[in-house]
Amino acid sequence: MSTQARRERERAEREQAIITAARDLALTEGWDAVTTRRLAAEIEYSQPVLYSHFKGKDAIMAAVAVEGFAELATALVSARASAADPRQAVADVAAAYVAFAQQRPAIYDVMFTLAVDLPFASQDVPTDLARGFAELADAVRPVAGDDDLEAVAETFWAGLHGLVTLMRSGRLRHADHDRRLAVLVDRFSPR
Amino acid sequence: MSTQARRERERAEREQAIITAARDLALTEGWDAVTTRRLAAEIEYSQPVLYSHFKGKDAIMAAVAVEGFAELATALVSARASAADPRQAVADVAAAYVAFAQQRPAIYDVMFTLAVDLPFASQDVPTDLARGFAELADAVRPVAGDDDLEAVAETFWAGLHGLVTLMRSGRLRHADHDRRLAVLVDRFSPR
DNA sequence: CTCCAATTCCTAGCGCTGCTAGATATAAGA
DNA sequence: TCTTATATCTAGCAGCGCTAGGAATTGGAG
Repeated sequence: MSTQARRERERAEREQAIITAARDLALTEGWDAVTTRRLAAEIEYSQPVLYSHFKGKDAIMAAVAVEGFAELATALVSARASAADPRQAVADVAAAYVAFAQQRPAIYDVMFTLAVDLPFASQDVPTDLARGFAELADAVRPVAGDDDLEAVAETFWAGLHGLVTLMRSGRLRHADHDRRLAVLVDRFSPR
Repeated sequence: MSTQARRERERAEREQAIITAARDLALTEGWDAVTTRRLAAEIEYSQPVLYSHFKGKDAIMAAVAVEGFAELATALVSARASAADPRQAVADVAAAYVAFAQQRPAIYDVMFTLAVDLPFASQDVPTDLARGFAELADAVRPVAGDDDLEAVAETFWAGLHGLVTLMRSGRLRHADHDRRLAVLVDRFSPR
């Protein structure tokens, strides 16, 4: 039965097409422009087809978020790998994190601000999220000292996340971004 | 013409009723439950009346946010005022900030996550936001050193904001919250 | 006191959203 | 070739933010 195999493959391709369409639309026009009708038009199928792949629009957004976690993790891994010394590693990882958020704001939003519950119920996310988090943790390991490494890394992460989100919502001026990032990095760098 | 004065007063009362209804509804049932139809029912007027007071739903949310900024500023002022020593001041201000966000999550959301543009165009917000921010800045002043005080304070703020939002969206476990907060406070405390 | 003008307010409706029931077309197996 | 099962679409629901146009109420002038 190779026809069945073909149909399953086509179905998987269509599912990926939905995710990609949602991602592209969100990146270019923002999540408000991502409606089920536009997604359906994009993949050249009718609306209900979306619901045979995903439980609802939230699940589609969650799937985009899952891809985002993998991307972010990869970016953090390569940032730390190419750092010259431990102190530079913290700065490079921080810069890579911020760059990811600024270059793909819609993806960052769906990963950390929108779509609260869904991704964390899935299988893939904890893996890729942990993969990215491990890079942050390894970078700040030298400075952890007596404190719990996990708590230090999470706090460092929160600092990055706060800088990114506050700046993106206009609460912090763009101009002083580098200075603030330097302050944060300094607080979590070995001397 | 005291009738005109009465009508203006009644109009102002109705405007406040709209804000209060939106705030209460958001606190008890979340912002998704705050629809123009429910707000209209709450104040016992028809929908279009809302639009004679506010440009749209976003403006109503912004008005709730404005009240929130005043509340937060007051909480931070009293937290720092009652602190025993400079080191405790940082911890107390941080605790007050987090407590505000955790006790009124819907208000915090509309202040810092939703309603991107609107509040910052108004007059009141910069005042109350600056009032709250000044408390954070004064608390971390002893630790600023060579760095720009504003940048240090903004980074400290970002750390608090990051902890609050990541925890609320389920990205950080509640259990270790105190430990993370201690790490952040320690990084911004005079020794 | 009456009439007119201005203001205030509501009814009804538009275009959009996410989502779904029921009908239709297509493909597979006997 | 006929029947059954699967895949897909058409059409529609209830809700959203928002608004045009008419009805009701109020204020001032004659």
